[in-house]
Amino acid sequence: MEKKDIVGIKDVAKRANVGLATVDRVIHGRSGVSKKTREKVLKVIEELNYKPNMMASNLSKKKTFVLGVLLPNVSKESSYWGLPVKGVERAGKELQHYPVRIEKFLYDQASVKEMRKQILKVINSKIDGLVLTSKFAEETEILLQDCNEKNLPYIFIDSNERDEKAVCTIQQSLYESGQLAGQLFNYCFQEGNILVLFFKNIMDSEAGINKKIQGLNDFLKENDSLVKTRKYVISNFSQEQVDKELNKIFAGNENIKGVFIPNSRVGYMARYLHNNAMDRKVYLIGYDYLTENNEYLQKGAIDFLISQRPEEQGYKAIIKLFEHIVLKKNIEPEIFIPLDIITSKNYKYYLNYED
Amino acid sequence: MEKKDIVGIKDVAKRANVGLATVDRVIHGRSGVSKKTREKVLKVIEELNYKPNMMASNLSKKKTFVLGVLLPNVSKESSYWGLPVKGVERAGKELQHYPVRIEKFLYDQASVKEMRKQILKVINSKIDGLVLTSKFAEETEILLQDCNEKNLPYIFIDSNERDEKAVCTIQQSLYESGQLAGQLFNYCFQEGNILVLFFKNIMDSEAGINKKIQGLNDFLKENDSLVKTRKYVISNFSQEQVDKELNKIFAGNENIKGVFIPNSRVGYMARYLHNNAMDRKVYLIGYDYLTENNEYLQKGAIDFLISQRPEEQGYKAIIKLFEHIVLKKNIEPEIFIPLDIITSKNYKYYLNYED
DNA sequence: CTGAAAGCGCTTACAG
DNA sequence: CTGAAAGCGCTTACAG
Repeated sequence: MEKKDIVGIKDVAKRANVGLATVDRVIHGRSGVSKKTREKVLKVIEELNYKPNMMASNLSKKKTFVLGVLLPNVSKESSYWGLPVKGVERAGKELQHYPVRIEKFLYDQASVKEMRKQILKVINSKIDGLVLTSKFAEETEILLQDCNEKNLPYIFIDSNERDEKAVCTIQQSLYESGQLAGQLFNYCFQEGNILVLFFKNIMDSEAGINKKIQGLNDFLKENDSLVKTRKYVISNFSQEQVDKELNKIFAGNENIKGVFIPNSRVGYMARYLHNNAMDRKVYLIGYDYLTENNEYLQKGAIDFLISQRPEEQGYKAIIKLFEHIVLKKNIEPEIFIPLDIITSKNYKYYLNYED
Repeated sequence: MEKKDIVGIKDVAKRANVGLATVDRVIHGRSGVSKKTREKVLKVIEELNYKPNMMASNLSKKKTFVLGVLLPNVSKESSYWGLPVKGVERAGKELQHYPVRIEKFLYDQASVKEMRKQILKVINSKIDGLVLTSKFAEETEILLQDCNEKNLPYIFIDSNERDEKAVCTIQQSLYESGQLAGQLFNYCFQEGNILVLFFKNIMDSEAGINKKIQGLNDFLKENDSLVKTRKYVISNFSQEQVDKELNKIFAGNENIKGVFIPNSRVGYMARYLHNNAMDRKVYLIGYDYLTENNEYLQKGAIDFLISQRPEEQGYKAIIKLFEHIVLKKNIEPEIFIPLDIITSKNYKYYLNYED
């Protein structure tokens, strides 16, 4: 009964008085059709409101699409990047019935050399689309130029700026996440100091971090808070070294009521707070529910984590790339990831939550 | 190249020395196959690790599955139920390339009569699966019994208890959401009283609400808080009547520092707080980012909303029912929705966020 | 520039 | 109880 309602390529062909192959050529914008025929077919498609059936299309298609993934690996300092990769894998599993395959190019965040090697591998591979993160600006330029020349679609995750040529940018509002941190601190205390601690890796860009800090400062200003912030950068990643620096900082600053870690390396601070008895409650806010952070969230050393949903970012990037390439769907150019607030009382539902 | 790796029904048929139709019968457990043949085919399927191709299956299938949805409608008191229905529609749109159709049976929460009418309609319809909410326990019994007799799969959303026979139960931990509210209050103030206000409709069950309140009380107790709670039930839904009752309550209770609304009807309280100047900050926590709640969240009358992700619950219910019926996937029996904490600084990313 | 035909993997009458 | 054949809507060589 509903059969008659659904118009297929056959109906279009009949009405336009052409063969199936010609309709197919027009639909996919392939060459080898006279202008006149193309227009006729296009008109009929319009009239009949023809919509291609992707199930049939994929079934008959021989090609299996390859989606490339260029991302950092899990590192000793942070398990963060394991999560987007997990999301990528989950998406891959979900798409197993489709003609797609995922090819991963992972690199150690600490090694620029290895990263360059992976970039070259991507350039020389025959992928149909790419997922990457924009964290390492300079080195990516050449890759992006290559993508644009080859007309290769790509999607950013964990991005902090828009790229007009990307299919889509998956990001979180950094400024507003800073504002949110400010609001949460403001519920906890109304005077004193907030220590802002940036654990900086070689490849970390400071621009994004500063947007978060700006958000925090602006919130305090807008709300006439008496609380002041003070920023420090720490680039030595051994806990002993961190402890030493923190001892100095805390010795000099009598009234630290809160600590804001603008990335996911909250663990260093949490360990410090947990191991060094303070004479007052120090509120700690940072990012992401990584394994190492969860422990201290439960122990009460971390009060709030703002989640960047890393797993979901990886998952979504693949799904969107797939929809763009295989299903030819329209993709919204910017996807903003919600700013989840995680505490010891709700973290468990974010851990293995998969949409 | 990969073609050879993928085993299809044809490979199974050849190896088992039977026809395609027979393999098909075995795969779907249909009758008309001798025990011996069935076993032989099953063995080959095992050996070859055959996995059916759902794209092909759906393409050749004539039947279009009908997914029934029995849910409350938006009402004057609350726009809550508009959101699950929106989620249902979003899922429907996403599944438009599949042989599924959604049939909605919506009822007014205020009218038991109308609800019964819709239940009867469901019973007499020829649907292939059902999404419903368990809010109205007694009246549903007969419907569920009918489903079980007909072997009709169903999924609950917004549920507060497990049903062994349901394909899946989508829910939020009520107890822990109460705990979370307690934790948030505890960051804001450490002494005084919390007013717990239950705006109760005819069809609302009090059991779920009490679990939330229990969670709140337990949190305070476990943390040796000096804060006490006091519960009131309000069943008259006009703002004037509510205001009158609140005037009485606030006149009698000198030290109310916080108000907890254990459902999404936070608007009444927010309007009261917004229109009646208080001599101190009164922290307000409730549920869900409905249009009417957002306004007061932004105005600062509501501090925290715990989201039950109503849109996502509707969406997910349809997707899971679809996966169960059409793709024959295994569905996890319990899906716990995360306890999102929403403030004026992050609400906007939850508004139109669709996974 | 164009179309008839075979095929993607599965399902569904139909005939035995 | 069993199997050959047609068909789901689209794509892809191939021949003209």
